[in-house]
Amino acid sequence: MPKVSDAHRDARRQQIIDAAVECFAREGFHRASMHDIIKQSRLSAGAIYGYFAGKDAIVEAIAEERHAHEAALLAKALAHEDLAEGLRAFARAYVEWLRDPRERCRRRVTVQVWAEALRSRRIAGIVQRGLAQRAAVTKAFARARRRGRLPQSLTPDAVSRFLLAALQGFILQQAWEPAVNADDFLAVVDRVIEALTAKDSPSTFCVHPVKTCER
Amino acid sequence: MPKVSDAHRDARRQQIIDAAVECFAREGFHRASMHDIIKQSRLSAGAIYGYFAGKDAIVEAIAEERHAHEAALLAKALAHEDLAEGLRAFARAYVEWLRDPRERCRRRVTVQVWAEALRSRRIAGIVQRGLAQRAAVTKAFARARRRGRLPQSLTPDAVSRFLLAALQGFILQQAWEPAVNADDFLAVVDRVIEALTAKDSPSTFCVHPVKTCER
Amino acid sequence: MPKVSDAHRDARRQQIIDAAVECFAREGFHRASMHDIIKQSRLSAGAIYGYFAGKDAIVEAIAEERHAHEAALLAKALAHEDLAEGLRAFARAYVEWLRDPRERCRRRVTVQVWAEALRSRRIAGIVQRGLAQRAAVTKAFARARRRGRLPQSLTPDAVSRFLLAALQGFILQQAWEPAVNADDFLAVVDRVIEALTAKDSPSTFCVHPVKTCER
Amino acid sequence: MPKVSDAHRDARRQQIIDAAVECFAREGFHRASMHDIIKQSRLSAGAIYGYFAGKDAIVEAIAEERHAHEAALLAKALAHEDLAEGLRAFARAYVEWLRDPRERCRRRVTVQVWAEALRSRRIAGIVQRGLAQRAAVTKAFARARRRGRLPQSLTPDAVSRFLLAALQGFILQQAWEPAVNADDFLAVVDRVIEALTAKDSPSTFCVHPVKTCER
DNA sequence: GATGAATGAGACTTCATTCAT
DNA sequence: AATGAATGAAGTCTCATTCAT
Repeated sequence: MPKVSDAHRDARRQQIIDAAVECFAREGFHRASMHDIIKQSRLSAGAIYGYFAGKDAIVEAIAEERHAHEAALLAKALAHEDLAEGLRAFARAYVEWLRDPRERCRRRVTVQVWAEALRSRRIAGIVQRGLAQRAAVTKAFARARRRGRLPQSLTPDAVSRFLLAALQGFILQQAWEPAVNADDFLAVVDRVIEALTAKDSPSTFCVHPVKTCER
Repeated sequence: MPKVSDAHRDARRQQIIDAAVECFAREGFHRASMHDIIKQSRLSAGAIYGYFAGKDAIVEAIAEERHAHEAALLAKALAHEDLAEGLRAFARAYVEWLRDPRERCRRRVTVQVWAEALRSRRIAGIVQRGLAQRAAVTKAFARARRRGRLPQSLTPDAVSRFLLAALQGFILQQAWEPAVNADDFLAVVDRVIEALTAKDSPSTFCVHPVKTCER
Repeated sequence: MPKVSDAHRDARRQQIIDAAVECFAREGFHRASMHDIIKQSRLSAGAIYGYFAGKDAIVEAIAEERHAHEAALLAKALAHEDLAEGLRAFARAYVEWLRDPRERCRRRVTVQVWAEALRSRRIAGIVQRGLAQRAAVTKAFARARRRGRLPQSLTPDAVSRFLLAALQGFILQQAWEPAVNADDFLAVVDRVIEALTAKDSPSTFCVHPVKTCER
Repeated sequence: MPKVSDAHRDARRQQIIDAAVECFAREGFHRASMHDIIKQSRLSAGAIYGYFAGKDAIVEAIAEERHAHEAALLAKALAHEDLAEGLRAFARAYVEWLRDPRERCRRRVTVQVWAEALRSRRIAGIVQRGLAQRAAVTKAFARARRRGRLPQSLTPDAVSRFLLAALQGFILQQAWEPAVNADDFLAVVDRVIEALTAKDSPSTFCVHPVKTCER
């Protein structure tokens, strides 16, 4: 019979996660000590261990949170009728999210989660599940290709991978240099999405479009 | 064993770096202990500290090595007459480099260097110097734009940033999933470079599509 | 074991200090390892670092303890109406204190604190504050001199310095040779104090011996 | 068949000792590393170990050097016809020696040798041999007492011990505070030696000389 | 349920000394 | 005889986690 309500438990949990994000962003996952998180969260050591099995469990929770948010954004994007439109909307929403000052910290933690995914099976799993969402985009591109809206020379998988890579690289750059101009970046993203999904790309089968026209 | 040759010193240094890369790739920078590196390098603790001031200094050296290599690749790319051609060559060389099985480890360490750059001024500095090389690409795009080879709606800075981001994201994905198909990815990169630098963009974003066709 | 009482904390602190004194006396400050102190105190490494910032902080605490005790002894001495009487009482109390078998260890540590004062600003500070108490004795001698109870040829500062030096030298000798006869030493101290504060010094150094005798 | 002359060996030895004194004075015996001494002496590690068995052997040599010098000073003092005169001369010569700026370092090392004597049998032995020279002074005081030149209430041993203690304490104070006025201190020493060796000390058998006179 | 003092394995690093050259 | 690179034991301290209160 829990003395506290579930709402109270969730609030405490969030309090810990928020404190951890702050600490991880400031010092890095490994440099930040549980003691730091304890102080930042204004809870006690024992209390935290009542909510999380350990330090790793906290990063995992942070990774999960991120994963959930991304999934939601992507689901909205794929609901769009037009693929290009949907992707542009996704990129826009994603970057908008990153712009939120409260997410500044989280962005830095994301990069660390990426690094941790290389050594922790659990975190790797969470990240993999995040990446798996790309499959939906790949499928959409495959459909588009069948409709002649994607050059035959490109595989749907590589295209979705490329777009995801660009977004991930942008997160990285923003983590290092928070002042980076997101609008200019989005303009390029738009242009690229457009180029990749153009109906009759004159360059699909032709490396030198100008020459081609001249003939 | 007094006053060994510079070559011997360099070899030892490399021996340590290689051992560290192996360990960092396997366990992560923070999980890998100096003891691990000592064992892996088949040297003694004291010997290592004769070459590096500490664990941090080793990652810094690894970051520097990478930075030097990237700079060399980029310099070659920019020497090309044609920007698009040069960039494609760069992407190809870069990905080729990553493909080298001996670089598999290094790739994983790169991701960790990125994370460390968020907390170590020194490493941040090295990464920043690496990023600064992008300026050369930006300049090249600016020149291209003046010659009408880049849509006016895109800033040269954002374009070079976008391409870098895509490569960085690809490194990340490769670190997580070594089997990723690099050729398919390169095809997309080629297509995007082409689209961004095409003289006559058929896109609706292109200011004079009709004129172009009329030629 | 949360929020223990202050008394408990003080007891733990003392427990650590006592263990350290034992170890430092036995092996010397630098030869005694934290591991030794940990074993001797029957606490854990972490526990000790919860009370002291490090090994240096422990010596500092020991030095402070000594300083506090000396200050108390001296304050009592200076409360005496008669300076000579007070000093004799001080010397007696001081030597009595040293005689305490429980202080045998501490005496040895004192010598090491003196040596450490030459390299640690912190310890030098504590020792300096201890030495500064001599000023009170110097003042008392200055008053005595104005009343003709100290040869004009001697400066009050040098006289108090001399007496302190003799006591310090005695501590040193006792540290090396615990069996040294303290009573005989005290007899000499008494005689010297008397000679230095005698109203009518028969010495050739005394400026007005005849006058005095004429009274 | 040594390649180098004995004079060369002695010079090298002294070079090492001088370097060690400098390092020990600056950092303390334990904080100073062999590396420091190697750099300071401008020799190589191997070279130093050709002259000394180890770090301890160097301190021992330093202690021996000091011991030899003190023995010489004391021998001169005891050659004096008059004990008091001889002691004063000794104190003067001793303090003069300390005043030598080149000895500033050595003074600091002396204090450390005292501390080391508490843990090293070898160093303790050297220090003990130094202290044993006091026996000659004690004997001289015993002779003086038989001639009525020392109060019967004082033991010759305690008197010589007291004077030595005062000198040792002075060395300590000078080590902490190099600017201390040595002349004023010597005046007190003179006065005390005089008082202790006065022919007919009126206070020998009387604790309260003033009262006594008043009767 | 909450607290935070205590634990102790293990981290990084130093340094006296050796010995191949 | 001299060099100094190499050794590796041992040092100090941290920190994730537990559990008596």
